[in-house]
Amino acid sequence: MKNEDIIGDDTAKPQIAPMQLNQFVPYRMVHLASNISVALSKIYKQEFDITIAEWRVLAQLAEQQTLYSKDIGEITSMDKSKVSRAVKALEGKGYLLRQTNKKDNRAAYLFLSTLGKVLYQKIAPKALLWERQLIKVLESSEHKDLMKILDKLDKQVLLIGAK
Amino acid sequence: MKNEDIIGDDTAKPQIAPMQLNQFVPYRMVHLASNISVALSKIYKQEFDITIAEWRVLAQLAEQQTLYSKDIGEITSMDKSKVSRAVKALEGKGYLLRQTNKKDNRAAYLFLSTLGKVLYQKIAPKALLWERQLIKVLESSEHKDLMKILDKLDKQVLLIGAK
DNA sequence: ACAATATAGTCTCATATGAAACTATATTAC
DNA sequence: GTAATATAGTTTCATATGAGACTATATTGT
Repeated sequence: MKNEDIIGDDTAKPQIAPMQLNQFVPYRMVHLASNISVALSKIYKQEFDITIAEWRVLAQLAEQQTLYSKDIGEITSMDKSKVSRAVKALEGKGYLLRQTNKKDNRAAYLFLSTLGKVLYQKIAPKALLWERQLIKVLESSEHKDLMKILDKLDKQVLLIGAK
Repeated sequence: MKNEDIIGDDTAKPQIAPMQLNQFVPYRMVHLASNISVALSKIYKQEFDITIAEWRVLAQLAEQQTLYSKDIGEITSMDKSKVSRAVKALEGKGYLLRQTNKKDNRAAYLFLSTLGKVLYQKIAPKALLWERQLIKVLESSEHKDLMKILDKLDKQVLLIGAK
């Protein structure tokens, strides 16, 4: 369909429009992150049948050995419902174990089972490979710049976010 | 609670753990974007009672004058259900009008009502102010670097995403 | 012309989500 | 010690989501 067909030749839409949204950092970040998320979750879901939330819990536990659900929520910015569900799912699949803290019966510390560690060892290289393919379009200086910029923006969002 | 309480002193978790996830670009991007999204959507929701999806449609129409739902979906990477719902909501609130294309009765071109343009003129400055506060922690060279990096990563995700 | 295919947009359905209520336990104030 | 408050984690509930079915219309091939 040609633009001229929209209403009639006299009201055809402009061919060159100012694209302000494309210069708007929040939009650009959210848009890119969404595309990244969709692409990566395909690997997690199709190849390993876990969700992104589950992967985050798995990865945090692989890195930290043991954590409370509360810690994981704080580290990953996931709300406690989401963490609770991800933990339950991982436990159900045999990837994670929990043991009540005898000094505080409300809390249970979490850690990966052998199966969970094996899963992590299978997923992590795939995720890293995907990342490598993603960032290979960046100069190594750009990669460094990006990490620094992300650090700065992370802090600033926390600062102005609540406002 | 002290770490020593977790199991016993001999099994306390390591204090310094390797934080690989924090070096993982996809995780960092998604995490930051999520925080940005939550913060900004508060402005849209609390002050103007529109969702992010509605804001995106509004902004695209403000910039492009007239678009089909299909175009908006392609530009913003929103699926057609989401666009359909956002358009319906904006129409219901009187911010958007649609008119069937007489040359193709399946499609309707969309454009903002006067009320919609007024709303855009109210939201846009607030959004830009928020962005300014966000990016003021960046050097102007870093801002430029970021836009360039986002361009590159956008393209690369599209390229490797489907894989 | 007519059958087969493609497209724009809506709707349905199954799942995901977060806010807030809730349960159980722990801590603080008196 | 006990009442008031705080905390960890689960569940409920109302809403948001996207995949895909569906309707209506348009296009293509013969």
